[in-house]
Amino acid sequence: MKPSLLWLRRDLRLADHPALCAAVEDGAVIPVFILDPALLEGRWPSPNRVHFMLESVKALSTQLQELGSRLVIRRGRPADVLARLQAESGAERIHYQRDYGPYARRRDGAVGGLSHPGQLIQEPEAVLTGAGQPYSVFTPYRRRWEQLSRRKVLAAPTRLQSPDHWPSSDPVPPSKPLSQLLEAGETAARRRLEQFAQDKVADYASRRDLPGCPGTSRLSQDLRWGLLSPLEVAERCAASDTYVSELCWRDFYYHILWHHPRVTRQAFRQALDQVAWEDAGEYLEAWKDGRTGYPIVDAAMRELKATGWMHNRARMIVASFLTKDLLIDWREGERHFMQYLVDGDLAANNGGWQWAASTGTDPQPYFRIFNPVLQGQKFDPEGEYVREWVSELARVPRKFVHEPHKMPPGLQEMVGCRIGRDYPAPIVDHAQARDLALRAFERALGK
DNA sequence: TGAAATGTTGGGGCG
DNA sequence: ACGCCCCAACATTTC
Repeated sequence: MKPSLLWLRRDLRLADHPALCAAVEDGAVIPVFILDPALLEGRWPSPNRVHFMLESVKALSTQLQELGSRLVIRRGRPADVLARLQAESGAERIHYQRDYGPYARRRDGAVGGLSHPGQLIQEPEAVLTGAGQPYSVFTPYRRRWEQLSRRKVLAAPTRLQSPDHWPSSDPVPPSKPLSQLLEAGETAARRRLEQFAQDKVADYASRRDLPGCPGTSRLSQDLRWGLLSPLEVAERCAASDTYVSELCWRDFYYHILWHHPRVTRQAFRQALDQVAWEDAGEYLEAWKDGRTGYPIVDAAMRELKATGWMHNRARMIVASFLTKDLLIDWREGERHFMQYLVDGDLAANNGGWQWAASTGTDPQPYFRIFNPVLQGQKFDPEGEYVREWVSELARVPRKFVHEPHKMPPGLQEMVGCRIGRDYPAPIVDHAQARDLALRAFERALGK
């Protein structure tokens, strides 16, 4: 009997995996992972994501061996690699989990094969208005999304049937991350899911916005790499509407990307591609390095480099700061995030950046500009987050921790934080920058 | 899933 | 006691 190929990409798990279950039903299965140079060295290169992915591939390979199977690893163009594997093994069918970005659509179109759900809770074709059109505003989208029925969560198979002959496998190449990452692989991800669902989901709504608190799910990289199925996560965490809403945002941005692939290059609201962004110079570097003189911004940017992850509230704050205070093109921020984020995902990252830049789907008015000092005082009232990541500010009292440049000189001396030497003065004045941003957006909109 | 500016109200100090 | 001013607290409007 002919085996079928199970082409694994960003679905590095066994639980709730429709493509895997379909392949198992077919008979013998050859699981394949392809090292695709177009992804490894393409538009969004990232040592952090490559490392996390390869570690997850190794973990999956071990899991498959425990089920009496293997993972075949090959490097090359997916269409070529799969055609060769079909010729070598006599496999006919190729099963994989559907993917939604422009490159993935071209790649999968060239391969043919059978696509299965699993990356999203709802497919783009399922969430449409009464007139059969895709939504472009989140709130009505979510209302519809909630009403829809869902497929059943699938158990992990207990055994995989092997082919008569195993095709050869390339070794997993060495990789080195830029940051200190969480443990990869499905087992570690499920541990995180259990911890969140048992201990943290009840307080999610009240704690998720505090970057100094471990109140978020910390599952973003697991959803990004398909170590967890979002459907299973949603059912496990159904007690929190707020968290389910975040998963809905995730579906929403994938659907936007599917229906409007041009957002990877252009503003969703096209008039806002006329904003006269500043040239990305020294200010962009200061933002990336976390030396803007705004503690909450700097803490977040340093957290990103150190861990390959950033708290969601902090992502909004630094994105508002880059696009509104520095008036730098959101695409520069998008690229920097994609370089470091272990959960970096085209759909969610692009959606988030366009939201923050006010160029995106939601009717976020362009004049909604975060004040980094107020955001810090509101969401990091004790300054714990700031002190964790900006050690220069460790001894600055609470009153000044989000505006250390307002410390009197004597106090600066006393706490060992002299502004301009130990920690920078603000690189722009927020009130002035806000005015400039408002005018730049007004001009783009012809007002 | 803002923030600043402006308007309104009400209590208290004070002439 | 009364009117005036100040200002905090809150609401509304504007960017």
